[in-house]
Amino acid sequence: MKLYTITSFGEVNQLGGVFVNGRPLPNAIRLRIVELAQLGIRPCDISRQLRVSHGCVSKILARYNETGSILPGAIGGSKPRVTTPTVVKHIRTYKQRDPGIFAWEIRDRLLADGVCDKFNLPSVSSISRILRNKIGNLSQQSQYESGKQAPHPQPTIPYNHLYSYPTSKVPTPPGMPTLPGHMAMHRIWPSSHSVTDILGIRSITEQQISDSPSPSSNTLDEWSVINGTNSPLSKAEAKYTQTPSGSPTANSCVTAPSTPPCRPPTTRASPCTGCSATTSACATGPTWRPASGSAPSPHSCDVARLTPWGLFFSSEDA
DNA sequence: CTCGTCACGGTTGAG
DNA sequence: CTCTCAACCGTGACG
Repeated sequence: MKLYTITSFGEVNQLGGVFVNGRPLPNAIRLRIVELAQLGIRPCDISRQLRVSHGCVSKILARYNETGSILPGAIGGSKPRVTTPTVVKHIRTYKQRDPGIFAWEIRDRLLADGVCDKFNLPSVSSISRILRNKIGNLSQQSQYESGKQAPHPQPTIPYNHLYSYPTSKVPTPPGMPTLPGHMAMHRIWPSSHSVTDILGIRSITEQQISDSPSPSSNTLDEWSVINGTNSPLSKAEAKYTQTPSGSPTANSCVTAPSTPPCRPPTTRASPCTGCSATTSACATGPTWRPASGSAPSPHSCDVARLTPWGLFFSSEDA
């Protein structure tokens, strides 16, 4: 039963806070959550003060403790493909040389020959699929292959098993508290909103965080400021018409100022390597390092990427 | 009362 | 261009 109400531009939770279902909280709120926690304020009090559900506060703080980042994960998209033409070509070669080769043997050879590294090595099931779909005509080995593979101890390795990324609920596998970027963050490419949020919200956070947070401060105020304008936007407009507020500065930093309990490896690639220098800010957002070593999608660096925070001008003042 | 966890309904973006 | 799918989101409820 949904107890929150739906406004023209968002929804209001039980605490009176405004949110957009399915969308991350703005970085200003996320940052404040972390900062308040570091001031010793209990999560339950943070929840009430910022009008964010305690589950969300818990989640954000847990993520921050693990990754040192306040940024949300990347939403949407697909995993980078590992079955590149080169890989397929090598698989075909292996199959030609040894028609009876096991998929897992192919996998081992791809690794041994340096065709793939441990990050972009296709799973056994992927190799099987390639053999079946793309190289099936190579010989009449398909049936033989499938029958031969059956006894293999791990015939049904998930496609994604290479990505040490158990579930969406646990950003970091247990036992990997330091979150090695090359593994745990592998699937986590830069947030689609990170840059914009960083650039657009810094001034807000500087202004608001410095202020003593009033217990009665309305979360809507946050959203309003984040929106950067007082002119109500239609939902359709507001969604992606946030005005890029101000020029980014080199020291833009969404990460909370104090040292997190667990810093991510400093060797992690910048979320926007190769992009504008202004994006080299110290936002320790989730970083996806492409297995191929190629640069992340340009979209990841899209400074102009807009966020829907204009949505949070609720006509229904909470 | 507090907090970790999970189901849910939602959004997103690559393929 | 539209669709699919699997990632993510925050909320609310439960223990």
